[in-house]
Amino acid sequence: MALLGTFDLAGGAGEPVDYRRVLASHGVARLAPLRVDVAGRVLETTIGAGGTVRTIVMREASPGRVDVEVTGRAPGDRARRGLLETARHILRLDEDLSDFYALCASDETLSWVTTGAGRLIRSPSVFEDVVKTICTTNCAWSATVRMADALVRELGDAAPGGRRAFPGPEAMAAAGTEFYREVARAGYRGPYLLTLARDVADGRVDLEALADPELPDAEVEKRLLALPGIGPYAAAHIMLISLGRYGRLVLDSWTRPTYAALCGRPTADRAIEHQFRRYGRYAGLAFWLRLTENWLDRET
DNA sequence: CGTCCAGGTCTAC
DNA sequence: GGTAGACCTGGACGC
Repeated sequence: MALLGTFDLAGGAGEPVDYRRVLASHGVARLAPLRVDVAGRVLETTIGAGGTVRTIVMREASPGRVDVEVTGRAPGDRARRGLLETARHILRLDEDLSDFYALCASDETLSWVTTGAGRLIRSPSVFEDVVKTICTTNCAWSATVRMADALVRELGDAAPGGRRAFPGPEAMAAAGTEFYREVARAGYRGPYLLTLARDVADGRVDLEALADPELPDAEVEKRLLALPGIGPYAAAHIMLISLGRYGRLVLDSWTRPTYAALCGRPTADRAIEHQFRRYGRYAGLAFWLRLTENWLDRET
């Protein structure tokens, strides 16, 4: 393992970052090839970087400082810069959440957020988060884990140390329908995943372009909904965890009852949206944080 | 053993 | 525009 570099834990405007809150930010951050150890303050993943594949380990070695280490021999300067950039991208460290924190500060149910929550881990590519989100739909979490594990194990490139990266669209497009049916056991999602991978690999669909801040949220949502297997839940989820577009609420069979338990009674979707309207473009993030406030407790 | 349903979506009315 | 049924899979239930 070679030390690539060290980050100060601070947001785009210098706002605080609670590393354990980042690691426990959402469930998809625990799918292969990512591994999180919240108590140990470690995030590990394997990424492809310009033809080479490396496992990177991001550890809060001392308060407010994250060491980034990499498996294998020390990379060259160019690869080193690329890996560090990807690490910052995954941790969303350049995002400025100070406007959001200002809104939270005057809300007694969310003022705790301002100590460094709200930064959601994202994958190196939008493609990876889109595929994983499709794997969360209409199935138990164990099935989502099984599908993601199979994709990485069977289709991902290996890094020094033996761990594998998430497969790119080309590798997923090259896998046969039998792989999705018999190995990933993706069921009816198999054709969705295969179609998506082919469209991205062939250039008919550009998912990475959705990160372009010039695109309006409505246009991004429209393009996501046009993808196979992506409906309102999945579009909102991808916009939240991958694209930093927090305006939509993720409403699904986990968030609805979780919010109902918080309120003591069920609330209609429209009413929930109304209750978070004051957060504007951060409404979805505010809702998500209300639901996950206790996620650090369950880690310890 | 059958039925239900889990971090939904698609198609057909 | 809104709603019913079908849909892969496999754990969790009730009988």
